[in-house]
Amino acid sequence: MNIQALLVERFKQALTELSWADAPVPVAKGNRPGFGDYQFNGAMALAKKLKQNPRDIAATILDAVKLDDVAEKLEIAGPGFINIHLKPQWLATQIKLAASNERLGVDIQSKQTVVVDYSAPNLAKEMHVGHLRSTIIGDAVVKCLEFLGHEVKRQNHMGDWGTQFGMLLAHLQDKLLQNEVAETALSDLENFYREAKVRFDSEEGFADKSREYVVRLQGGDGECLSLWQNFIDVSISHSEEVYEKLNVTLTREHVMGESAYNKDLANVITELKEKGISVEDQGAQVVFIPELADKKGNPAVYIVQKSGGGYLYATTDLAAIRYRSNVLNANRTLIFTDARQALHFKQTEIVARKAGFMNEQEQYQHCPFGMMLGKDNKPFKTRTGGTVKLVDLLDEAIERANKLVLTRSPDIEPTALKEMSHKLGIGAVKYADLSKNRTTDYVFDWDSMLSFEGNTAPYLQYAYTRIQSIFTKAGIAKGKLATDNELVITEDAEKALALQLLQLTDALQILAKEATPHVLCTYLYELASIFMRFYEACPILKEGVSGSAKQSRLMLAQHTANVLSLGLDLLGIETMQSM
RNA sequence: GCGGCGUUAGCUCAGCUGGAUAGAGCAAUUGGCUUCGAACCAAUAGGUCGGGAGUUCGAAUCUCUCACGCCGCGCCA
Repeated sequence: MNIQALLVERFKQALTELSWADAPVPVAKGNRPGFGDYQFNGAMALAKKLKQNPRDIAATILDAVKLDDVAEKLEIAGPGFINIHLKPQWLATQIKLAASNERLGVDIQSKQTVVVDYSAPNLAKEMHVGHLRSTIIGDAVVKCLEFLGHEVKRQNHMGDWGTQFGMLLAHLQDKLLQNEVAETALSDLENFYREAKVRFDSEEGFADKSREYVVRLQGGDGECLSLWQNFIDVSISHSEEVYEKLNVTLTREHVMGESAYNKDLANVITELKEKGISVEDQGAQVVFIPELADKKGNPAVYIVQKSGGGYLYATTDLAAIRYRSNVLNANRTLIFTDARQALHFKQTEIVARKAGFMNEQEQYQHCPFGMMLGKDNKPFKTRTGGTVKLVDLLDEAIERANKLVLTRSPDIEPTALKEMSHKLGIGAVKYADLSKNRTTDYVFDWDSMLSFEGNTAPYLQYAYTRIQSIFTKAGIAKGKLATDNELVITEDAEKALALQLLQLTDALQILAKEATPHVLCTYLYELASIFMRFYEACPILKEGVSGSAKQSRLMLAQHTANVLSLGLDLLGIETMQSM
């Protein structure tokens, strides 16, 4: 159910009957109390075009539009707005339909195969805060797309290849020769990397040995490959631990690292050469891109093969496009990386399209995000200026939540405390990020995300548990409320809640199109606020509430809980029965 | 130099298919618990939507320009 789409459809019909079929159909949500739940704003522009009085045009449209079933009142206001007041009973009917539907009334979209490339940590090191945004924003978008009926192919484009591995493998080899177990040696990747780097910089012969390992690795040497595989396996399991802690759906099976494309890189170059797209320049293979030329006409340069014959990430990304198009049959690809790579992906798309590496109608959508800043508006770092390990950040969130829970309920059971701290802490970190516009930098601030007030995860989690307690109090088991009772809407607060509940589809559709989870966050926050207002104004279990009002309000409450639960689940945030 | 992104309340952020009086939260002030959960609600105060120009009946939203900030621009990813 999408109210706005329905209204657009009805107005389009009316405009067509009036032979204004090509006129735009601007239907917007009402922005002011008393000015309708929705408004049609097309009369003014049409009047301008036809050189007529806008209020007359509005009156004509109002006569032609068929909304008797959904609207109780249509009125012309101001210069020619048509304000639409929806029928409470129609809203009630829609709520009942949605409440008795396992998808909560959200329609399935026409199915696409969507490749989503996200998280993509570098396996040479541990995941740090820089990977947080890609991981959780990507995962929220993935879950939303799946809910809307799409076939999603998660692709974790991990950094598992490159010259740095020579040094790491040489160091690992030495450790294994000293009878250390790989898992133990690699238990702290940061330390391991640092040790290897120190040896590389200062130890006689180690740098040469490292370079030799790179050559052997690239040459497919069996011993080196198994050493590499060993390293990668351990490193991936580190990432898996973080994913699990983060409540993110990525697993080992979604790993499609850079190395997976190695065998295709030469083919990519060959094809680019054959098609005359890349040319040799200063010893390297480059693609000149006139579309991105500067004002003097100098084309942008995109290097696909180094002068020494080596490949770059551009080559790998082109190979990935071929794989996703040809093997995964992608209709659409979403890539979540930081905004600094915007130019690279723009160029990659242009080159890939010229080379025919993807179908013309295939969508290729780079979804950039801004940096995570500290409270001082500088990149988020440790006190000493180092990068913050993601596990440390998450553990701190859980620890802070733990303290907070203890101050509020000192007598809580240890197991409950542990569970709650985890859900609150992780939820707070994720929501603080997800609720902000993806594209800009954002300020990471423990105090505001864990103050648990305002637009935060705990507020939403609280709203959910508060509803659960209504049902506990009413003696109704979870999900056991009958949905075939009559639903009557009389109070303003009831109507406002019903309307908000029916706008879930809009939020999800925008999220799916723009890959912007903050739209869903805003929706859920507004829903929770509207519910709190409703609950304040409309008693449910108190003395003197009529049977029908009680049943109706319980149904609204139940559906609110279901929508909150679904929405939070799509964002990867857990709920609880009490808190 | 060229290009991308950004600049909205003291702070953190929404709003940008052009629509009526620009919204939240935090912080500030005030009111509401002999409990349907106060991690809540209600109210007050807080704005040259970076500056300027243009398009338009109408601009935070579109165009141009300037300022400031961040980022990127041939062999890192």
